[in-house]
Amino acid sequence: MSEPSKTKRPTQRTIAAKMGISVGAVSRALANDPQMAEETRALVQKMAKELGYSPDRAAQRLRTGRTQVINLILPPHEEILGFGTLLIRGISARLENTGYHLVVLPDFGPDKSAEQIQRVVRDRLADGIIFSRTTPDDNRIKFLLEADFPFVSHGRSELATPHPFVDCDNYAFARQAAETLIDRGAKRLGILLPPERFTFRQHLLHGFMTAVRTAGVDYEILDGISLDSDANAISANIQKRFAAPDAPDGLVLPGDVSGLAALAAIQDLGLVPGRDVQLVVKQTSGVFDLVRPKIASLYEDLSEAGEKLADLLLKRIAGAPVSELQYIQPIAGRPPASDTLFDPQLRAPSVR
Amino acid sequence: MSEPSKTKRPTQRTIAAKMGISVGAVSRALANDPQMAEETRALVQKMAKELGYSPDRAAQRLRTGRTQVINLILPPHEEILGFGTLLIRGISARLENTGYHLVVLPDFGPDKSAEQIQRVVRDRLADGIIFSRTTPDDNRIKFLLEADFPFVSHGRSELATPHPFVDCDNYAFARQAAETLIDRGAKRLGILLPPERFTFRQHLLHGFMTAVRTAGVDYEILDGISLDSDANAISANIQKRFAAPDAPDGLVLPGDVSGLAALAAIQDLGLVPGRDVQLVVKQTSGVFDLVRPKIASLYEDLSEAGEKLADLLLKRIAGAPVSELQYIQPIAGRPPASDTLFDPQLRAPSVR
DNA sequence: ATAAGCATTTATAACGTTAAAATATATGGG
DNA sequence: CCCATATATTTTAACGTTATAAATGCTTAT
Repeated sequence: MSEPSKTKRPTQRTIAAKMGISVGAVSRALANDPQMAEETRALVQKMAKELGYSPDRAAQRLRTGRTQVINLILPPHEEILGFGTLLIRGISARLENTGYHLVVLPDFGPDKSAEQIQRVVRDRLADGIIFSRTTPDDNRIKFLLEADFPFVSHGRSELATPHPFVDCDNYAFARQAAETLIDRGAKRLGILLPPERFTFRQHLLHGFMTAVRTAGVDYEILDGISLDSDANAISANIQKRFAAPDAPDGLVLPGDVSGLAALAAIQDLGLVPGRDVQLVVKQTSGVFDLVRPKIASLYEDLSEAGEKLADLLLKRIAGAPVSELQYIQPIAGRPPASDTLFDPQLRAPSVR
Repeated sequence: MSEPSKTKRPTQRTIAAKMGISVGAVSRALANDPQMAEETRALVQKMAKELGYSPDRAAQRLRTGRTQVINLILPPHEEILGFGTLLIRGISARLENTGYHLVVLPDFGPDKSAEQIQRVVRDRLADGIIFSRTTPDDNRIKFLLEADFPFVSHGRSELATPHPFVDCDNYAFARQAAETLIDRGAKRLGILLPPERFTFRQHLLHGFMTAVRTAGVDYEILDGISLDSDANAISANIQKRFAAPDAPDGLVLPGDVSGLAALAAIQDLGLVPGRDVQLVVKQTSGVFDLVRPKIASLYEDLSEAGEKLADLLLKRIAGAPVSELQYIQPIAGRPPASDTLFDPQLRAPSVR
């Protein structure tokens, strides 16, 4: 039983003993309770820093009921392209130095996801929840509103009660995309939409239809596939469509994967993108800057979305009114500034 | 003070009271302590299920010191293509139903990352750690070994003390890739490598050199860029290289982004991939199945890597010897079976 | 001088769990 | 019939924190 080096980590008791005051006093001093003499507070805080004290999360949590945890329900959607990572990065960035931790829960389908949320609320597993793939009549949102549990959804619902959300301006995207196609001379536009149940399907459709109706061009909604379909299914479907008469000469593709799949399909048919068919994609990743031929694209900045989601959630937890907690993110024409990389040798040319 | 509906969640005390036994008995019955009468155990467990009891994590953690948390240090690397997501998905899948939660910590550079790990160990923020971007002399590994704290690294070190890891067989990849290029008639091979400090650079180089030496062909290591370089930097560098004399006619590209960047560069030069230059990439995402012209590719299954990482970590926490906790993941020729999607309407053709 | 008032601090209890020690009950041997 | 030995359960204490009530000391007004 010789554990000489294992200096056990300091607690409030350690500080209290060292200073000859009570544990309660330490607790309040650290909490900056104005009831406490300014001097004592400073002294305790100094000592705490000296000893490298950090509060025990478990004890705090047990006592106060606050978990200091934010839950992210990670969408199951197999976006080939780092959907999750970017969002997570954004959330983490905002959570940095707040004392909050990000716990990722995988989402195994809509029903399972609801269950999980109930567990989180019931067992107080977190102080707030972030999730995506929102539907107009989202059960999760209804449940969370009812339970008065802090959350921010990525995407809007259409419930009567307003709720906090961050959503990309899909209306603007679809409209701009369609207008771009029309400008380039397309006579019959096609659009690929998300599955019926998602709210943003309506937004996309609305934006698309606005542009189409204004210009008076033909249009169609790609049938038999959705944004969630497997890439191969999308490719196959599009190939089939373009082999049939009256194929569109302009496509709106609101996702990286579907964009790639469509592009591949068109190329495989021997058609020339930009001549035979125009494409506009919504990308979150920057792939289309690296794919040839170059395709018109608009950006959804998921990293910023993540930051915003976390930001609004923290504000919600702090008690801000819902009216201040709704954010529609503008679509960007250019990619967000790329993240810092960690290859200093290459970044800063060696001086030697 | 009327909170009629808010049935507070049941604790062991609730169960104990209801059954007329002591709290301690409940605790041990739930833990399936063989000291406890079989009958009591069954009864308690039944009652617990009936009441919907679930243990308070904070209390357990405070009492036992076990956090039931796994930390993932999320690499800062701006892989455009879902590095993080796939890994996270794999880890989550393995952690499902184990009672462990996954907490994601962003990594803001190598030094910061070491700090974070120290905090985790010192403040017992988790029961185990997973991280990547391993170096031969990795300080984090040295520290964790020293502290005897459970971890699994993604990638190997070259330390004398063996440690748990999951690593992709980069030697095999580079060798197979180079051999493929040689088979296709390439006379001068180029390879893009990760920054010097990473262990897997050596593995890639070794595999590459083995193939090159055996075949006796020319080779070069792309200079001035690394796998971590910005996509634009890679494109620019490769364009410059191919404008100069004795350019390679075969390239090994061990990453999705670099593969795309190289492909774009070559196409922008007016060269024809597959005729003027052969490429073999290592992809983690499946993008290259959707990019034209088709490029030879090998797969690294990050989702499986994540599962394996979590699996080994759990075993390590349970006390398994290190010798059983090292896994070199074979490179795959075909993409891993794609994940389940959640668009049932499209998956199972409607019966109506 | 005494009581009331205020500022500061301490003491107590509790959050829900579990590990260890103590107790009660039953079983078997002498 | 009593002691020893299992077996099953209860009691006690603690993990580190914080909210509340109680106590202390000190000033000020009466």
